[in-house]
Amino acid sequence: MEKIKANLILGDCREKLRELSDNSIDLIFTSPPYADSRAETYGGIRPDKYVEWFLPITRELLRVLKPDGTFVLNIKEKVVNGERHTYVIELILEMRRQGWLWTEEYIWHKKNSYPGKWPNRFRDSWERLLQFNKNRKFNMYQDEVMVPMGDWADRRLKNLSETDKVRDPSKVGSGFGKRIANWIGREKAYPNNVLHLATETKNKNHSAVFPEDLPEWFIKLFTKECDWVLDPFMGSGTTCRVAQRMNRNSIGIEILPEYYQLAQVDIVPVSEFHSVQLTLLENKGDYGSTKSK
Amino acid sequence: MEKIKANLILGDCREKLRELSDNSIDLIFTSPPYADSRAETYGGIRPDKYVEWFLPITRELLRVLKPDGTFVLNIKEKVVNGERHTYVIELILEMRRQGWLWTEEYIWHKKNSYPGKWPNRFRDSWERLLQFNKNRKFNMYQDEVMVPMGDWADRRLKNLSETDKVRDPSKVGSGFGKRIANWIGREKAYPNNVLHLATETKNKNHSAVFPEDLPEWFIKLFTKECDWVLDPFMGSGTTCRVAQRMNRNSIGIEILPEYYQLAQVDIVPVSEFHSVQLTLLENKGDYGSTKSK
DNA sequence: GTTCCGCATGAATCGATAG
DNA sequence: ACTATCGATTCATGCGGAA
Repeated sequence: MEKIKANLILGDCREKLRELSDNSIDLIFTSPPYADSRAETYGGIRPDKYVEWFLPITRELLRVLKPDGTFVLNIKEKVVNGERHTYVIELILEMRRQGWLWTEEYIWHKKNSYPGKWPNRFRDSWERLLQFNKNRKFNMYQDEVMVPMGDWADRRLKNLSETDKVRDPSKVGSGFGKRIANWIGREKAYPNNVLHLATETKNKNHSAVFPEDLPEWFIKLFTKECDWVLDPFMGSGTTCRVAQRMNRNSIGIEILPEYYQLAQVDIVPVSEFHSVQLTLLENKGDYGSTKSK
Repeated sequence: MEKIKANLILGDCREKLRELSDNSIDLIFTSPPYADSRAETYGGIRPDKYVEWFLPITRELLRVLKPDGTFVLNIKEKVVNGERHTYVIELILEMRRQGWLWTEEYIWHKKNSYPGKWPNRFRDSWERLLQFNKNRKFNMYQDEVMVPMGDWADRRLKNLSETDKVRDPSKVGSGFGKRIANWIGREKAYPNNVLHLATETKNKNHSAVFPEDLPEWFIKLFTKECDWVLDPFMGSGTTCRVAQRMNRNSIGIEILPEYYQLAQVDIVPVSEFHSVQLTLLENKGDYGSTKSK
């Protein structure tokens, strides 16, 4: 029986990251404060200063990540003065100069995006999940996020919200059936780089900015049990909580005491390694699903 | 009865665009040759030279677009040496320097791209649809692309009866048409910036790079009938064919004679304007029938 | 114990108003 | 002129109480 650690740190990640060892983290999954949100914290980052603010942090992250580890960054640019601001794409360019490889960009499609109507745009219902690596070879456990083939059709259908079905009858039509027919005989299917997840609106205990399924998917994909997961902007601890549930060691850094305490509520510093047969059953093929149970 | 024109031009858009008038186009919708694809054409653009190659063209596009028009660019970066190449995001930055506003980025989720993988990545199942404008004010006909609302089946009747009493009487005065508009508003919601479309083209004859639904959606959204649509990389003519079907004038430029001739097959230079009065009648019918369900 | 349904709420954005 | 604050707008989701 092994021990799984969760190291929750209160403080500014610009300082606390320095205390972490070189090449010690397998996966960094984080959602930094977007420009102009969380205004009190970190001095309320202005869009024009965002890249400058973030680069020292990514430099530290580059240092602590293992050579075969992965950094997944959840981010989206704000609208400023009627335009999408360019701080995200500038950040990508600057991070590459730091030595990061921009391996891939996943899309998180937020099925329940914020409502509203404006004369010049629709509701923003997607965010970027930028994958960065230190090397071209990195650990990727693709089979862990495969969907069991027997389930594939059912899952894909079940994952469609009622709205999707109403809006696009072809999704439940014969075309879909034909596609499924192509996969009869195969056991599993690989996912793609678009994740369909709803934002969590109603989790009273800890209101997170992303649903647990999001870190879960990337933790499955880029780590194995007992690996180390880091979230330098922990918030209420979603990433670390999921990591612990999945038997991964984790480090979370949070600057705000309120959030830090929230995270402490249900994340224990040292816990037993659960046999995971149970989790496997529960989570099998859960990519892209809503959390409805 | 008006005439709708489709002006198909054989040649290099770098030259042919010069022949178009300033401020004459309402919508530019195009999918340029991606880096390294269609290698013969345009000298086979290398990823590293892509921005440099494209910028003179976007400069001309900026010239020919009306002040309240829109440019929608369908593009996706290739994987080069294990990384997503940066030519697309560099292009955005450079186009802004030319004077373009980067208003929005839509995602085209290619919903039927079947599962697959490479050692380091999954199947790429989305592309960017970058929206650029000349001004912060531009034409946008949002009502034209509304979609059925989620669980409207449950809420509809209740909402209808309540609303009739609550709604302030002054607005009801405008009569039947107004009431229809309100009713429609209850059934339909505005879409968001993620488009779920299949890759397959309905028309087997043309192997287009995008389905007809894609230009159709943006033509509905950004133009009205008799407006002018331009595709400087016409290919087999999907954009122009859809424009013609929707009673929009169009200009298509294509450098390869084979594609040019394909486009000519079913796009006629001058065609009649089809009347669409039918739509109004259909809506009236809906008002009665939906109520009874 | 199910199913149904009311209702609060969320990484939003614009335009007007105020300092 | 430029920045900060605020109200209005809008809809998918899931919790929790009711039937």
